[in-house]
Amino acid sequence: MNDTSRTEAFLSIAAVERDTGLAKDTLRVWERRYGFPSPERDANGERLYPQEQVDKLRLIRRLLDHGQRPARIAGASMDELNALVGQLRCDSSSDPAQAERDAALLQYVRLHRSAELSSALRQALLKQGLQRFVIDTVAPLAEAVGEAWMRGEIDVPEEHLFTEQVQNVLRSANGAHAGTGGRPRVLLTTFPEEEHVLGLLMAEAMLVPEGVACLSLGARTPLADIRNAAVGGGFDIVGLSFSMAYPARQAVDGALELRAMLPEEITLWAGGGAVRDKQKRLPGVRVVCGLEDTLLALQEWRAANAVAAD
Amino acid sequence: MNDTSRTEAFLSIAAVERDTGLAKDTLRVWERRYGFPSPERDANGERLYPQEQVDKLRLIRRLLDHGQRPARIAGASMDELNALVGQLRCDSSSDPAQAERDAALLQYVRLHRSAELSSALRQALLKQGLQRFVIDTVAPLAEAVGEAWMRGEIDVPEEHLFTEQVQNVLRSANGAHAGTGGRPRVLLTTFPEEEHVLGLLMAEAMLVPEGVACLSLGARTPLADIRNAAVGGGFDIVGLSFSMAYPARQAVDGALELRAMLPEEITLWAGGGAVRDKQKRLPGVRVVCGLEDTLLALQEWRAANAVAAD
DNA sequence: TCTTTCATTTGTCCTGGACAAACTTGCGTG
DNA sequence: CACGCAAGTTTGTCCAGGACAAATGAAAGA
Repeated sequence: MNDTSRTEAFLSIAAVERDTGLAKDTLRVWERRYGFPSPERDANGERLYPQEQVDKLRLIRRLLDHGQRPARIAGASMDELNALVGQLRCDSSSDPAQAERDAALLQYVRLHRSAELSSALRQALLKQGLQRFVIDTVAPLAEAVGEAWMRGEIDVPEEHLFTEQVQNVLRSANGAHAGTGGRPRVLLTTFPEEEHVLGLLMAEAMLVPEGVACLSLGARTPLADIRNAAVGGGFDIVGLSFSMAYPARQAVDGALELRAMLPEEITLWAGGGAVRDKQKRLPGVRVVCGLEDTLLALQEWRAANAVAAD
Repeated sequence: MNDTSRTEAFLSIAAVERDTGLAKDTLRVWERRYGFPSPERDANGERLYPQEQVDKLRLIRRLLDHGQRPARIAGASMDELNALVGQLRCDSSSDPAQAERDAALLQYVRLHRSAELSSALRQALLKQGLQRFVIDTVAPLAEAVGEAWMRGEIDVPEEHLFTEQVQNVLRSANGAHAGTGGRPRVLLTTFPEEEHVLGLLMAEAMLVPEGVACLSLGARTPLADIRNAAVGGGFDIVGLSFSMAYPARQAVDGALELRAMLPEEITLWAGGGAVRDKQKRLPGVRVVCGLEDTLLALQEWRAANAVAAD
């Protein structure tokens, strides 16, 4: 995007792991098996990944998350990959008026118009109310930002700026409601490797207006600590958020492990991209498919615990 | 089905990496060099860490963050480790009335009284105003939490809870001011390895009431991106925050590198524990020693740029 | 007292082999 | 035809043990 952004066009394997979410071991074994990626080496024989290969890896990662398999796409060209990505994006259709608004907001993100972005967000919040704001504005925008990021159309600062502004707005709104005594009591957090916090804030924003007593621990809480906090704090529900980038396998394993650690009377919810369609592999866990399903899950809990509540 | 979760107190190496933050490679090499940890093996020769060793690793991790070295403490017993933690408490004394208030707040953090903590914070904010609130309440409390964390008196969830509540309050307050056209324009962020965000929020809270146009990019922004954002966004000042845990050397080197990348007319500020007393090693960088010094630095800038401003 | 030089510590990276879980495919049965 | 089960492939993670550079601490010099 700018001239200096390509001065250092080589990344170490650790940096690539950070940027793509692919483990070092995975990167090495792909190189061995598929011949891709094929990084340069420095004087000491350590891998140096050119930026273009990292971009390709990001694309591949995205396709993997959508069910493709490595052997098929590891050797594919950039064009073939883009064609596959194009196929994936067709199914996300919505009404055109909304798409136009989203595009305007996305433009604010791109151009560093932080003030405009902020006030546009606050305005939308006032107009739509918290829950619809999250569903109709924040979530689509987050997805648009994620896609633009994957396609390399926006850079780190833009993504950070977006996250910060949304956090400001949502935290203000959530704090304003601040119900103390409601039921159920919900504990929200993510696993240690998951640092994305927007999913938690959106979930909180869905629940707080329903009179739920929500407590978010933020991101990166170790499993044992989640359990201790849930039991010690007398919570009814533990809610986990997984971004699309989170390895599905780890999400499932971790959720099951936590389920086994928690006492039976505490309900476990899991939501976010990584656990979509994973309900059948998660017995005992309520997979929350999208933000609106949060309300359904809440209804279910209240129906099941109606007698015990009073 | 669920009784096994108690007896099965063994974690895989991946799970231990999650819970302790120590990389798999590090865990293996410690075992080789220091004989600790010494996990069991399963039928396939894979490591199985007993829960007690994981707990010990967590403690060791904390000591490492405060400057201890692995060779010294890897072989130590649990008692010796606890003794070391006791020694490390840096005795910071202040006036007793305030210490009492801090203690009360800290108690809220400890006991999972999130609602009380939240309302006590908001009350203090209203009473003191944003700037004094940050200086007299948030900063001392953050330090107290850090020390309690070191001594093992509080755990991950408590620390997370504290951070979340403070974020909620500060973000609401900062957002309410939301000056658009003020000068100078300040860009706040941290380096990629620094994930602590409270320092940024506190700095923003100090600046915003002074009519400064503050934009925080949050944590973990790569160097090149900071430069691009600062230049592209027309900022006057870039502010960096380093927690006490950040390696001082890395902070100095990084700040100097960024200084070299930035055009001369953009001022660079660096604040936080890692750069305290490092002014002499940072020519061209204004080291901000503590929150109150932020106001002084701002005055300096305004004095130096008074002519150019209008 | 402060900087510079040298020795030690320590985290990360390397290779190449192994294996179990997950997925695919093909087959036989209700 | 639907469906479950067995055999075959794919794929991510783990292991050992060697290597090295960055970080740190100690010693020497200005």
